[in-house]
Amino acid sequence: MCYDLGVNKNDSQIQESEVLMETSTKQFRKRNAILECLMNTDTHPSAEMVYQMLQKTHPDISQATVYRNLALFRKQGLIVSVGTVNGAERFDANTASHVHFFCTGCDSVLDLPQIEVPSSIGAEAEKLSGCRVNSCHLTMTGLCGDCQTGN
Amino acid sequence: MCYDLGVNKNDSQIQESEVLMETSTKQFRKRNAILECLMNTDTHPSAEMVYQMLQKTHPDISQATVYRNLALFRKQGLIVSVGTVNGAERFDANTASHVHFFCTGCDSVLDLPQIEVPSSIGAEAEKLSGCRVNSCHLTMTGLCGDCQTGN
DNA sequence: TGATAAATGAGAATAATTCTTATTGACAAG
DNA sequence: CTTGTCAATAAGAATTATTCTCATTTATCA
Repeated sequence: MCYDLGVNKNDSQIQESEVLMETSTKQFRKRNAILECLMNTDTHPSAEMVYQMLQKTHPDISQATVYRNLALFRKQGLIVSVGTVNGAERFDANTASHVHFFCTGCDSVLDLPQIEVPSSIGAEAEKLSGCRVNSCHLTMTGLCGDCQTGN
Repeated sequence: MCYDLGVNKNDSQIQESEVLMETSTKQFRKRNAILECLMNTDTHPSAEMVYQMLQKTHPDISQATVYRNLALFRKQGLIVSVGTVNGAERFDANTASHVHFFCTGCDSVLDLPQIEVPSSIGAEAEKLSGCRVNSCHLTMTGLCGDCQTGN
């Protein structure tokens, strides 16, 4: 039995696992499956969607593990959140800055890689506002092609 | 998660109340207090924050009424959601397109009215992607002035 | 092998939001 | 004034996404 001294168990778990992640890759784990799942899709899935997608290949994975590892990956900068759709956060393993489109018809999230946001806009905002800007993210909402034609 | 796509009681309530809103303003109601609260602040509050702010002047208001009316205002286009902070949606009664800054230090949401996004970017996206674009929203994250100096 | 620590599964707990139901309040008709 | 109707509300239950707890499994390394 040990007493909680204020250091949250989960936090220390996560910090130690970051070190482990860097030094050891011998064993493949469910963790890797979760990251690969995100890297092999462009659907910007939610945690629940990742869980469902993994059911086929890893039916013994638990939701908690999906949530836990998504939080870890985000802390490590391996993935980013692109926003929330109907209360569920959506993730992207493509961490390069790009524009996202949220379809209000089918709740899909699409990349718009063709659209460019001036890269100087963050520095401009810092100068004008005094804020330290770490990231910029442009999102658009509307109807995707399918939803315009009644699918 | 499942969404009710049928016509439920609340939907019809909301639709009828839209009509009522247009024709009747005799009686001041809690509904107006909620909208005014949002119009008189630049803090982009969550539903809970609106509820707390209204406690002083309307201690008999309920959380459900705040949520209900925020959903109504959004449907009517009187307010917009600017994003989610720690799981809670944040709202803005300034519906003119402008840039927002999310401080990861204090969870505040600030306007960056000085920054402009080219207004043509939505049309450009429509041409390139085939999506119908209804709105564009640029957000930045980082540390606000206060949080940089250790407050 | 055995000790130690990390990773996980299962399910409880939490927090934001939505729903249900009975009640209230406004207004119009009698 | 009283009553009927219907929108608006309060209170709290229900739902949903997410986080936490803890016992167990798995991996690492001496």
